[in-house]
Amino acid sequence: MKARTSDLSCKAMSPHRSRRRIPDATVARLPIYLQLLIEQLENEVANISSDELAALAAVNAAKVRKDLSYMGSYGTRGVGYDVEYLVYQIRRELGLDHEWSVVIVGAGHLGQALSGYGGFSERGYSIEGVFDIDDKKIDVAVGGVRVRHLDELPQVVAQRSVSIGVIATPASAAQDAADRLVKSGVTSILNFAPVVVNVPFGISVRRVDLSVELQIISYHEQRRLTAAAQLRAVNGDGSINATA
Amino acid sequence: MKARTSDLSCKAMSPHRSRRRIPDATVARLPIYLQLLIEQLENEVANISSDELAALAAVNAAKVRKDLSYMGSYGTRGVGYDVEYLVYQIRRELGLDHEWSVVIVGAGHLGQALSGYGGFSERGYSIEGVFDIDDKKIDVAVGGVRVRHLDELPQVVAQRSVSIGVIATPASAAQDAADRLVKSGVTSILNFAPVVVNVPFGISVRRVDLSVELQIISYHEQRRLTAAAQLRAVNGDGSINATA
DNA sequence: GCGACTTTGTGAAGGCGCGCACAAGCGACC
DNA sequence: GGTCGCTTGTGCGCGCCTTCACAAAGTCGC
Ligand SMILES: NC(=O)c1ccc[n+]([C@@H]2O[C@H](COP(=O)([O-])OP(=O)(O)OC[C@H]3O[C@@H](n4cnc5c(N)ncnc54)[C@H](O)[C@@H]3O)[C@@H](O)[C@H]2O)c1
Ligand SMILES: NC(=O)c1ccc[n+]([C@@H]2O[C@H](COP(=O)([O-])OP(=O)(O)OC[C@H]3O[C@@H](n4cnc5c(N)ncnc54)[C@H](O)[C@@H]3O)[C@@H](O)[C@H]2O)c1
Repeated sequence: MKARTSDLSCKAMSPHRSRRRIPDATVARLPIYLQLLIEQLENEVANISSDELAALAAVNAAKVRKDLSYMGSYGTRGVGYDVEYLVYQIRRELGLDHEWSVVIVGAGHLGQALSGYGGFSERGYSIEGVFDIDDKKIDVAVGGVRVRHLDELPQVVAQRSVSIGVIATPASAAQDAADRLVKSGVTSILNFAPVVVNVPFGISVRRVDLSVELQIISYHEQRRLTAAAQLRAVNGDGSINATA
Repeated sequence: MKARTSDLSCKAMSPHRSRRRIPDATVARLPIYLQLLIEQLENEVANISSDELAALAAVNAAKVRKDLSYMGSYGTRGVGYDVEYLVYQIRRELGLDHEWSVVIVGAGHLGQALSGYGGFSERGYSIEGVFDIDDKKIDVAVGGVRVRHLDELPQVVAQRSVSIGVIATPASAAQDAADRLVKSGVTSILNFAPVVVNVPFGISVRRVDLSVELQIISYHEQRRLTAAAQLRAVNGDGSINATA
């Protein structure tokens, strides 16, 4: 169950620094817009219409406008949106106007790939520590970060005021990792292990399960195949009609 | 735009081998149920109620029953569901009753982690090839698979009848990778690069962007912080009330 | 300054998914 | 064989999300 902050109080907030609730679906798209807008900025595009941004993100233009309108009305009718200002606004709304400290638990294949990934620091996430229990992994530097023993977790979380923890341990150790993260003071968790972890109320967990993604794909792939088989049966035979 | 097979024809299909459309939200949960049910099987639990499964998956029990009912009615009232039969049914529905061949494009950190990951073969996915363009990476074995040059992609896809491709290249090369995958005959793509790739109609793409996940987390984290700040302002000061 | 054109912001409608609540069905026990 | 208790399967209302459509509001050219 995703923790959802109960916010009856936030209906009519102060006009500036808007704090109305943004729908989950919109929050999931804002980072994509942000990415595209930053690319536009690099190409020295100063202005963009909802139609253009929609084409880049492969979504409906009205959806783009409604998404952006949740942050306030920053567009100019007849012209479009100022890219730089939009980038600023989305950044602020997503909380990217300051750095976030992150710790990773589990220094295996995935943990190492994550800790060495440049895309995180680019976006304002600072990996403050990578932790493991296997002595063979400890003190080895991966991706510019020295692996520490898990026992040092509480200390690092407290010192660096870490609020986000990533679980990259085997499934069997994920619940333990979550418990330790929570006890250390982390309030949000990104879990890559294929298990459901239980956390106290108020702590939020996002699960990213790559096997699940593949299984969703194969469901659709299988439907495609059976649909094609049925078509063949109807048409007598013949080629599967190409990507129209 | 997610490719959605137009299926007006499938409303009243043959009674056995049900092929009605399953809602996307349900398809995304079935792999999680499957995982949990397999664990139950390992613990020699032969029967399970929707309540129990719901607790394990941290979802509503009615949702579980409705999800399962899309595959047909396989439960026994007053008793629950036969775990083994349920595993069989979900497997069949997701297309996991046979192996799926997968290729990975990009043998960097992520590509190597993925190709060595045991969880995929456990679930019936067979990595048929890992491809790169960097000569330094080619012919090196990663995770039991030898890295091949990208030019060999069409050949491998055709020979092994690969239908699923994974993109683990830098963002700048992702569109090229997608084009090559499609041209080789792959019909579904799992994209880890933080870009929107364009594909012909009929090809489906799922994007997994870890940075986006972190940004969704930090949005909620930031709301939590400002909410706490407002509370402090109201209460005069004092501790942020703990996870109730 | 005015008209034509462009693009935003949003009201309203439709669709989808969630969860309640309950009838229907099954087993167990007497 | 009947009753009782338990669990499934699902109809229904509700709320969220998407999309259409259009008035409002701005720019540009003259
Ligand atoms: N490798 C992938 O591509 C991939 C893909 C999808 C999902 N996953 C999931 O990600 C997780 C990690 O995968 P991986 O391939 O990196 O595994 P791995 O075995 O390479 O690494 C796991 C690491 O966790 C450490 N560890 C074990 N118990 C621990 C504990 N209690 N506390 C802290 N650290 C502990 C181990 O020492 C090891 O270094 C797994 O749950 C896996 O299912 C991985
Ligand atoms: N490493 C991570 O943890 C992580 C996390 C999130 C997202 N990603 C994304 O995943 C992708 C891969 O990340 P990475 O860390 O493995 O990068 P990487 O630089 O380690 O590896 C990229 C690999 O792709 C190869 N490559 C480059 N151009 C290619 C082409 N045209 N065709 C085939 N191969 C090509 C390179 O030779 C290299 O081996 C990136 O898009 C990245 O943004 C990675």
